[in-house]
Amino acid sequence: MLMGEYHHSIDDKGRLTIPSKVRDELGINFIVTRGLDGCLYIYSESEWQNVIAKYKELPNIKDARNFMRFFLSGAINGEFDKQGRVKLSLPLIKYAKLKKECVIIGVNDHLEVWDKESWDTLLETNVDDFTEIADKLFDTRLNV
Amino acid sequence: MLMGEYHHSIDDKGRLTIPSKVRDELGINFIVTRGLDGCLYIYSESEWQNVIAKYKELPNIKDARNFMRFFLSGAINGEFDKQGRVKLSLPLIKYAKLKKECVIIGVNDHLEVWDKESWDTLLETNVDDFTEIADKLFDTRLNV
DNA sequence: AATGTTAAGTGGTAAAAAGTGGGGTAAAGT
DNA sequence: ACTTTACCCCACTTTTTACCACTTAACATT
Repeated sequence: MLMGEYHHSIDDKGRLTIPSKVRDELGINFIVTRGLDGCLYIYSESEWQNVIAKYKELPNIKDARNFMRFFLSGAINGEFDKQGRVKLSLPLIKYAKLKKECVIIGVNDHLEVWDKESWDTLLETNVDDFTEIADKLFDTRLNV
Repeated sequence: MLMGEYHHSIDDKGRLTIPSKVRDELGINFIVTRGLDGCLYIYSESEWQNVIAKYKELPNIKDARNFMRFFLSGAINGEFDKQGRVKLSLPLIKYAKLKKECVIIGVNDHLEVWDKESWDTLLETNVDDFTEIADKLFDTRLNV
């Protein structure tokens, strides 16, 4: 179960250190891809299979085609170097607007990589609303 | 599983380098043809068989006939030269509006070749909508 | 609490591979 | 026979990747 918040920096070559505490859960090979809301997703191979299975069920309409393009074109096969780093591709760095300071968070079945600024902004702008959001999500009376 | 985004240039002779990482998945002989939304599709021979099988199930109506014409008239048998490049035909280059900078993306069972400008436009015009699209595609509560 | 030890994170350098362009030769068509 | 097109090979350039070394942080033991 992936969780926690870690702060690491990405260097000029696009290398990002994955926190040592979560490396084992990812395995030797893992997948990095564009995520929703401006972050990157990192999946272990087995979790990735689940995601792909969902994608394959999508109908062949333009929205779905573009969605697949968006997700799969960004996907790379990640590997650790001897220091526990991944090399991120330029499109991924650009998409997530990664500068130097990154925040890596564990979210149940995947990791997310955020630019520090984006992450701070997200927290600030949402923290007050979480109570309300939770109400909406869990109140079954709204799902009529 | 084909994925990733690669940037390569097409030269005056119509030669396009296929990324070394995906060459093995294509095999020695592969098929290049017109794709949907203004790009080119590249299939390995085995995946091509699947595509053809699907086409054969289409009813014999005018739309389907034109669709077949569109796809099959552009199809060429691709081969690698020693440097890992394919020679694209003029009709294909023209259809995809390929200038110099190309983007090659892996989308599950096939590759797509985009002119860089077209690809950038596609990403820019859609990136903000993917969250919404994802909600639509996956959230069953909205599909009532 | 302080010091020594180990692990984790960061940055740089060198060797290898991949990509690009140009030139020469053969083949085909006019 | 000459022009044009395609094809193959070679060499240069750029990018990638693996390796090494230093710095910082964490931990444990005394």
